[in-house]
Amino acid sequence: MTILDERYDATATEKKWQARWEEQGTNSPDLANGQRPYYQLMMFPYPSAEGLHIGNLYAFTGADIHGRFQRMQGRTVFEPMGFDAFGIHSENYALKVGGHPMRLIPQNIANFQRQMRSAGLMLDWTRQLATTDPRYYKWTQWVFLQLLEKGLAYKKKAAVNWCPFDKTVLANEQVIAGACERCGTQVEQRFLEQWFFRITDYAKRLLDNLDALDWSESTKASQRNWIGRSEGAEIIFGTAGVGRRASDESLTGHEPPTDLPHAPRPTLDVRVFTTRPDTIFGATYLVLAPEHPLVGEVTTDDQRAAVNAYLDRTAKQDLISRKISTEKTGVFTGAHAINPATHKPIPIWIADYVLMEYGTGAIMAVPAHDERDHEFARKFGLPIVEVVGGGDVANEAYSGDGVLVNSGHFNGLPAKEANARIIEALAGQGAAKAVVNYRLHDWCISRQRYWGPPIPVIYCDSCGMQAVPEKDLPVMLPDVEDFRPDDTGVSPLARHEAWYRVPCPECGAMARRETDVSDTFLDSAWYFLRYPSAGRDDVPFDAALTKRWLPVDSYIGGNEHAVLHLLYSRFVTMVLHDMGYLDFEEPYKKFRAHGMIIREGAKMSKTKGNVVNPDQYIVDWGADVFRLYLMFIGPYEEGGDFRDRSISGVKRFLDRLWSTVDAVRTDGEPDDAVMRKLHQTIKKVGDDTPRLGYNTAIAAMMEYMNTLRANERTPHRAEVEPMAQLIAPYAPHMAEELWSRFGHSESVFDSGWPIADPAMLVDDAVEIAVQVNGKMRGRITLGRTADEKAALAAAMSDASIVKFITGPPKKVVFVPGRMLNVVL
RNA sequence: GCCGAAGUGGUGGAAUUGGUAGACGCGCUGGCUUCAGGAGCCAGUGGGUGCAAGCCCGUGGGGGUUCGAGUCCCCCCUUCGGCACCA
Repeated sequence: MTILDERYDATATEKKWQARWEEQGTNSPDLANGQRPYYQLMMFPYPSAEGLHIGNLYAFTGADIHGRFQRMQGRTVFEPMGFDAFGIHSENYALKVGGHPMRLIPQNIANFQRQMRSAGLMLDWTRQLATTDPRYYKWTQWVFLQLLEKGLAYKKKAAVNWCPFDKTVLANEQVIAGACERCGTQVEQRFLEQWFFRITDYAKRLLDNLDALDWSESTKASQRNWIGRSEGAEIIFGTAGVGRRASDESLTGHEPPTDLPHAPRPTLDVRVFTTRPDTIFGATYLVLAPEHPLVGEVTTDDQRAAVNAYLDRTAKQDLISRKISTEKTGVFTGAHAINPATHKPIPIWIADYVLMEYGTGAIMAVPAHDERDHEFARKFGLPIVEVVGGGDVANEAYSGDGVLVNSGHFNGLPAKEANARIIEALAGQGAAKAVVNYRLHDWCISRQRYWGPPIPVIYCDSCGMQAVPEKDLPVMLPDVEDFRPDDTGVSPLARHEAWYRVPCPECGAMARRETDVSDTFLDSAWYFLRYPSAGRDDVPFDAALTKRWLPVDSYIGGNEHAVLHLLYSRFVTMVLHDMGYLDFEEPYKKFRAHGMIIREGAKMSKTKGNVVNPDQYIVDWGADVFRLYLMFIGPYEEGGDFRDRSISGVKRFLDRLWSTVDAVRTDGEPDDAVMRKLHQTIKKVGDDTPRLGYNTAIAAMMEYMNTLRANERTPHRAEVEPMAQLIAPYAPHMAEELWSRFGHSESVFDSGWPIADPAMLVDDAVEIAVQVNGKMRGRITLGRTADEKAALAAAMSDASIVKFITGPPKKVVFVPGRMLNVVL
């Protein structure tokens, strides 16, 4: 039978099926009634002016194959798409080209939609969203109000990067080696009032829940790292002076010191955090962060000038270069504190290597056992006292294991054990408690920019800060031509009085809107909740649809969002759960990170001019070939190297599939060996596809094609027809075309998945390896059920093997169907 | 420095629990077809050695466990990605 009679025309066929899918609503599931719902999410893109990047398409294709496969397993699959269109990128681009983001973004979105349609993705375009749409950001503002109501949103002064030349706030990624990326001026830090979310309240839950999530291990590791849990103790060091602790019982039996050099003030407590309480006997000085609130109080009059000079200097430095500067700096306050273990006075220093954001903003320095303290102590001539044996602390800090020395009656204890004992002893005196610290910081959501959702808050002189009432949402972002950031350090919206002057919702008096907008990460922290309800203006998300479709079954995206986006969306989900809006607290049941595509061995970049433009490849090769090639490059979770000349391999494969179907016969019986290979291929593709083993699934299909066409045979229809289904997730257009030409009227995606018959998965005869003393010496062909005896007999009758068997076998190892090893 | 991933032919990569290393594709070589081809088809293709059957060597390096190691254990080297003064 000849069912095809022309060469495969990818362009026409792809257009035809894309139009048909759209007409018949093939990709728009019935969300209210569809059985066995499966929510396949992909990270929505930022719609840049350059159009879809190959990385986007790689991500989407892999997710699409996963979704299409699930559909062929009988699930109702929802694969939505949207646009993450707010943010500094769009704003900067608009400034650069002299356009307006409100005009540019819709063009970019239209271009992205065109590109994604041409790529043959199973996207439900009836439920798309854009974060810049007031009908969307109305609910982003609603999310903010929920956090505000729950007490999880607060305002405080915080440092930002400030370029004194451009007179503008810079994002961290705009600061290159301490300088403004635009003008090269040294960046300073400035303190502005900013909105924060109390994500640190959720640190423990965000960390603990990870264990149970089905996520890429590397992603979980990044999250754990970012949250950064440390166990340790907070220890109180009383400042020297009034001897409150002088009457306390000594840990060591030493007499309290009597000769304090500076003791001018009443006792102040300095609380420090340490993960190494076992080294407290080696704490020879304290360090406060420059921003520490006690700095002013402990500084003695004779040191005040030096301290002020130091504070000035550090305040001028930007946030980035302070972190990367290698040289330690610091200044002595003139004050001393009492080490609660040794009861000796130790000097209190100020240094910017101690960060106010972490722990208590103060540390006990143990130069013998901490690299940073060691460097500092050497530079400023502070004493280094070894308290854990095993290192050479005069030369370098020793942080390894060992036994305590110079530590009073704790001497001789292993450091790990001493840790608990010392905390206990200090706790008994009220001088310490065990604590857990996280490096996670609260989430600063304020942006002193234009292109974002206004933070829905109003300041009234008499009523104070007021939330915008829900009925007044959205707070529309005004369409103004003047949105360039300026030298005031506040949002450009602060220049538009007509916009920010509003009556107080409480008393009606003239009040002022918040002029900062929120972080784009807030837009993307809840978008997956919106998709099923996209288009609804009365609720952020419909309760019944949410119950049916969430949490997300499968989320696939890049590792560049492994930390912030995933963490923030988990946090927002937890908060909405705690407030009773959601019945789950983790948004994504399964997450997989795809790899990165490089090109001809190098990272793609505009400056190198080696960026792949998907449009051109789709025109030249067709979407099916392009999809198949992308997935064949390497393991999906690892990415790989895009090489133009390799595309022809998958193109040939699809052409061969097409011409094989063209020549198929219906008379006679299918070949048994070929049918066994078919069933093995069904099994392999069906196993590999759901675990994202796309490259090996494609290889298996290629291998089967080689079998089908070997020896110039004419394949039987039964041998070929299931190939249309196997290839469908990968090459959806050609699959539909083949399937319809085989006489089916329904979409191949509603045809189910072919079933691998277990009886067909084994071959009648198997070739097994024969080893002598573990060395490969030959191969023999045996019946499937052959036992060790038969295998040995066959081996002994093979001359090329027998010549190595020079004596009686001591032992024979037989693995049925695999190998035989004769040990002499 | 810390965390994570990975080192296999000329090349991208296979090898699911230790069991025939190099599947599949690219490239290359030879042949057929063609006016021609950056097209198609057939065969070959890890290295060394040999007329050949064959033999020896081979998964970053060195040890070990095992009848048997790319796979497991120990030490070392290299590359990539992320975090980076977090006490």
